Amino acid sequence: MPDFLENLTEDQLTTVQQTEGPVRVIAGAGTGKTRTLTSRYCYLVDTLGIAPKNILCVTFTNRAANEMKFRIRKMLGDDLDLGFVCTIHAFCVQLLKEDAHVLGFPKNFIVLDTEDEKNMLQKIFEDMHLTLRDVTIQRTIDEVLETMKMRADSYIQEFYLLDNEKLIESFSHASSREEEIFLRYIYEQKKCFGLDFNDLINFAGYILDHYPDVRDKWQNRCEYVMVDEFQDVSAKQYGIAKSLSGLHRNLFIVGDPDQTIYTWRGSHMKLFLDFDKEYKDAKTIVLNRNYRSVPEILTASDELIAHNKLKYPKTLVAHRRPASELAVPIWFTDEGSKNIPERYGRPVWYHAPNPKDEAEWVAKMIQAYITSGGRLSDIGILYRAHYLSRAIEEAFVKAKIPYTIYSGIAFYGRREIKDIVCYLRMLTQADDVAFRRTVNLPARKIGKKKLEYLANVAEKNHISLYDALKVSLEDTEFRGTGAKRYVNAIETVRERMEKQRKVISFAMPFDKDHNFLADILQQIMDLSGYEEYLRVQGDQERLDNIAEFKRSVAAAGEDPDMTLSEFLNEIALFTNLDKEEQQDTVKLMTVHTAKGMEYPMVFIIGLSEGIFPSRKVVMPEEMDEERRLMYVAMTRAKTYLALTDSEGIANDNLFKYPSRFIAECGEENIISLNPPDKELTEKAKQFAAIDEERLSKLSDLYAVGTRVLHEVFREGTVTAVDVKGGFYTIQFDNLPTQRNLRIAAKLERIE
DNA sequence: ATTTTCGAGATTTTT
DNA sequence: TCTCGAAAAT
Repeated sequence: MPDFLENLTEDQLTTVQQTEGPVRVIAGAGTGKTRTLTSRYCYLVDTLGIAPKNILCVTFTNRAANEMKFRIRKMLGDDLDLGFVCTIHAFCVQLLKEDAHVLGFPKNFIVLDTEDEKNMLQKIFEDMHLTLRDVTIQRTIDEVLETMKMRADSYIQEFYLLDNEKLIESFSHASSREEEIFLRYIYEQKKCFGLDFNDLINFAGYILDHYPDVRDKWQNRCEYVMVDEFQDVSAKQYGIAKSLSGLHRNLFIVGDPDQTIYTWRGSHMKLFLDFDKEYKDAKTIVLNRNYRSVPEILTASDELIAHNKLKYPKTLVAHRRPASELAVPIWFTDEGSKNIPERYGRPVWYHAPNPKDEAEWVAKMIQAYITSGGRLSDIGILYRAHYLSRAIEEAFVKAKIPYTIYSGIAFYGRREIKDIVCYLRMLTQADDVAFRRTVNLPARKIGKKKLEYLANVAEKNHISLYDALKVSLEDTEFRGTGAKRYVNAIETVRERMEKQRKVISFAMPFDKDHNFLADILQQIMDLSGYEEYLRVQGDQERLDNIAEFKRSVAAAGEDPDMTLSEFLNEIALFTNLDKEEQQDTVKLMTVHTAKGMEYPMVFIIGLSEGIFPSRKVVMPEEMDEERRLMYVAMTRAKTYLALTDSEGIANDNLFKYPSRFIAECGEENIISLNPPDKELTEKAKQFAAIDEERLSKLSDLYAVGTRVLHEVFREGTVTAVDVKGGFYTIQFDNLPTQRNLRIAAKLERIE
């Protein structure tokens, strides 16, 4: 038996590996969730001989999927094709690629990311003569779409399957401005066959629900379905899992209710907790032996999470020896405090006078840790929001500590990759999204006005923006612009592609020295002037990214059968090029990103009221979620854990106080290295107490998104809660406009 | 007149 | 880093 399964009893191991039918594993932090899934997977493949293509194993992030693959390959061999070990979104893309044609969707649809969405919306606002501000005053753009798509279960039928003419017509009788934005958004999506992240799930679910043939096919294929991080699964994703496992009924779910941190994306703990109600014959295993953290850290985090109202009762049992037995007390820089050995192991709290000092302290501690023989890659720095990393970065640059930012850079920094991909897309489908992105990059003097002009031409003739530009090239508007060069670049490369395709299809042996894809890429980068533009900007990091991208293109081009559009399909999913995992650097990331990771030494920074917990918390459930988030952050630490906060980011006096979460860990469980003065401590206590009282008063309220029943207006959805004003805004299903109702109104919750 | 550039101000969390 | 508005450049 592989030694990594020592955390399971014989019985549990048997259940984990061999049970047929529904199984739920409730596994706390650090108890070996991934290992559990891996062991089942390996058993299925190795012992039972199930083909990997018949096992669907969905995880939450690409990173988790990769780690899983890595572990499985280590057990079963490198060359194993692990078909469906992936994110639910990646799976849905696969499903849609094979079967979206039943909805009249082409195989080469585009996956729109947040940035694309934003661009499209901006365009829509222009069409509607709205400024961004008009809309965002009431709600952010994201929310408009999220709530629209979440509420409108039937939007696929109603809007997507509607023909374009009818859709355009519907703009004018939309019931609200949001509705109109939504309709126009759908229209834009249809024009370029773009699906956003919501759509991937919604469409896959829709097809499985409405097309029995397709459902049968996938049900047959999915002999075993496993879902990781189930506590973060939304109702719709659950629906897909249920549907896929409908025939063989081998649904195996793993999760930890205390780590639910994605309710804002539609997940709910209840789905996980009520699994045994949905499946009466479900087996439940509870794993509570923690292999990751020292008991001191577990004690503090357990005490913290105990403050939550909704909680699955379980306490983690520490497997590791106390940290106080460790030889090196790294937190203490002055001699005096080294003489209290029994306290060494506890998490520490450093209260700094300002963010700069906070960051410098972190840097100092890291240096001390390195001096005592630690490694940079042991260290993780966690924060609530991206912008908090700035102070740390500055301190690290000064102290010459190498670091890697996880999501921040990965998210924003792959902009140049997207630019290039859009250039490539101009060669295949020339959709409007790609056009808008590339046409003025590098600057070609084609700005807002000229785009508007093109949009008009396009609208009139029912053609794409790119075709509109081609038609209008000789117009006076485009004299003195780079439009010709742009069109030329694209057309030239297209022609060459055409020729090459012919050559390839007639040529017998494939010419190894001739990498089709790499050629195309190089040509478009040269002719469009994009590469030169980057070089002139002198941005080395971007050029490096491009170089990396070129390499992956060249690798894909090794396969002679790979066409450009197929390649584009492939990379839609793998935009975050994951590599250089084991670089020796300090890792910086948000707590959300940190989920599933572990580090010997963890710093949680920016622990001030208003930041963590976020100032945006209004409702009690939201505060619970913040606390779970803090819990996730703390349980990433194996041996050393430091909490830091600072005074002084003061545009709001909210920001001055140390987070209540520090106090909630229990005074005796935390060592305070530099406690704030009495006055501040007292004020912080008061502040937290007042806020807690406010929250407890609100605990009977309905959160945004709750479905409610009213005596007169019947069913509706809460769309906003104005706590200060004391009323709800509710969209009732049978009323055209929203209503404001007093909080005292008689409402009932419905499911 | 339009596009580009530059500086100030602001930021939840992600597939 | 990103976004927005205003000044500078075409």
